[in-house]
Amino acid sequence: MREVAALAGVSLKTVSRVINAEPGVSAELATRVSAAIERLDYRHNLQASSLRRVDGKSATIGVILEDIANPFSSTLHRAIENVAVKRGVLVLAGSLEEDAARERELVSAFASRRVDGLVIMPASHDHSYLLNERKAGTALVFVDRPPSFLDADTVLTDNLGGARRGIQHLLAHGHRRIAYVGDLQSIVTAALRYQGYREELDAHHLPLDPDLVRLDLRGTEPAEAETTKLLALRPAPTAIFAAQNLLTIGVFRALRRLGLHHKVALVGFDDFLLADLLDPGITVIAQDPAAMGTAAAELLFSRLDGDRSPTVHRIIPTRLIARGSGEIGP
Amino acid sequence: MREVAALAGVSLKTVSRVINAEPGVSAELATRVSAAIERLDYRHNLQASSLRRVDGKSATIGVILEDIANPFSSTLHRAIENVAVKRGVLVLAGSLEEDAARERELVSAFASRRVDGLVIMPASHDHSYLLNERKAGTALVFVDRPPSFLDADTVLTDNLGGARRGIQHLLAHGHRRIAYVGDLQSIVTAALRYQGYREELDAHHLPLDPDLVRLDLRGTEPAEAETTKLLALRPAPTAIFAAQNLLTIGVFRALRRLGLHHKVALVGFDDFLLADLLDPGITVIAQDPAAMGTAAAELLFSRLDGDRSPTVHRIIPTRLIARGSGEIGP
DNA sequence: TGCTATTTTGACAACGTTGTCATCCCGGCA
DNA sequence: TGCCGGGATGACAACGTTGTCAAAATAGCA
Repeated sequence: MREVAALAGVSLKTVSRVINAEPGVSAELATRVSAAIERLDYRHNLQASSLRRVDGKSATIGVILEDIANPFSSTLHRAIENVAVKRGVLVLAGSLEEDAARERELVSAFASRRVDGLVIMPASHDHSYLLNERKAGTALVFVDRPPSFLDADTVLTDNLGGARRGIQHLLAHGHRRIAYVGDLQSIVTAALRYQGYREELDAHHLPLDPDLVRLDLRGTEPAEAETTKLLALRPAPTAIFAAQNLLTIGVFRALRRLGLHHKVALVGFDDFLLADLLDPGITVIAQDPAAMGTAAAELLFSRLDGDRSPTVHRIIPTRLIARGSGEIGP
Repeated sequence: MREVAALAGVSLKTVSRVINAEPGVSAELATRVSAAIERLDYRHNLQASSLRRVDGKSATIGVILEDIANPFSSTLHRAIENVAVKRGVLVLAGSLEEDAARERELVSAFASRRVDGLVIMPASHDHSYLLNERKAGTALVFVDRPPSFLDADTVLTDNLGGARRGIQHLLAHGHRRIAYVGDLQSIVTAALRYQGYREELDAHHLPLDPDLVRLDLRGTEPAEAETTKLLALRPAPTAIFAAQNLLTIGVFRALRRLGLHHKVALVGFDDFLLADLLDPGITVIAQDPAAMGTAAAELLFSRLDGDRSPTVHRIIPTRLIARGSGEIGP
């Protein structure tokens, strides 16, 4: 910057004014400075700038996700990026892999870099440690899962309602023995989906058969194995509700292997690519990660713009997409 | 930091020494400082730190990808993150969407934030503008696509060899009329794959039938439409090589709609989730985005560690995964 | 013309940290 | 006892920028 000022024959401050488009610089000097910037290929140092600035904004936000490579997370990430781009804000991202310690590390690493805000899909179960960040002026928005011991803006999927909708769909097609294949109950969203299952059965005065419930499964393989066992029961379930992406795929694999994919109904929670190309197409309760990301980013930026209203809790609705597997009768 | 120093009753410099684990601080003072840091919940300001430091490292790298939500890009992104995490380096990411102007914007935004290095999957066709970044000490690695007018480290898929391998596979199964469905020829990788198709036909002394070649298609729908037209030809192709992910899906959709998915052979370039669950399973030439990301990140960090050897060009091999669709005879 | 009001410009300090160098203290040795 | 060496500690400047405020230039008006 010193070189630019020297070349343009002005003071440092005037260069700073031109860069930040502050008013009160004559047109002549402004063009001279711009030319010098161009000629020297000068790059503004945002770190030094935000160090001195009174608001200390770094024009950078942090995003903490379960796994940036998983489609749900990466779609969410992209939606956040889309909102951020419009404001010239850059996005730092990190993956958690259900590791609560990593969550704190990432928050700390982001805090060191003075991000303006954080979007968090949490893995830990105590977020009181974030109070200090907030006190330091960092905006916080939780997505997909709510915070614990901390009141903060959240954007969640309608897990309970979505699960109920799925079960209701199977009930409407005449099923009475509906198995439930679910993820780790320690994950709040998984617990809510299971609650939806129970509530919907209850609303129809149907008993809950513990034999038909398989919880705490992670990934396709356990789901495939448990499904095989479920289908060996007598009487066997006539329909299966898979409460997560990979579980749905595991269940489908088992059904196909047993030649039951046109006999046993299947509804999955969370859509996945190519679900429509399978035979039968898989009926799902689709979440909307893009809408969640957009909502989270907009919430975050409205806070950064100074919105001090009470915390907001947005629920993004789910959508039932019927593709065949959920419409098989008992 | 001033407060910490005051509370611990030491100078600023001593606090700095403790934070950076510099030698020559007595154990007693070190614990006193650590306690003060803990008590005040002090956060080190990396921006100020890297401003003053002689090497100016920000412990942050930038990654520029086609679209952080697309599985290829996000797997690559994740692999880079995995390497970066081990060094306490954070990753900024941005999406290009084939927009050359956006590429320059992102580079400039990253440069303002003084990233230590950049991994780029480029969209533009002139990278001489990056010379200045490199002069400023930013390490550069290109992935998936090579730079133009700039000599820099690259990590590429073996596009030409992979395509040849796919065509060879179809030839080995007796096919002679093999259609080619390809992406924008302005994308270097797409052009190389098409070259592989021609070379392999040529190696077998087979003529190239222009009617069987459909180029510059983007996404599933154009691929589906062109496939429909291809299959209406007389004589029709007995096999189709789809040179990209989404194109493969489009081709498969068309085959299924026409009831030809067990009659016409299909080999796709680039693997995709659930390709094995379709009927028939889709035979693909799989790229290895995780290996590419890892290689790119390791290359980048070795440069940051001071490796000044000549530029490296790594080619990541592809792998043919036979799943059924490519083994259908003519 | 002489004065004030307004705009343009620049000098300087400050942001939070680290590099440099000087000072202090202690033990060891002649 | 006096001196020296070496480790611990701190004072101060500097990194690249912007906020503050004063000075200079210009415009407006009687």
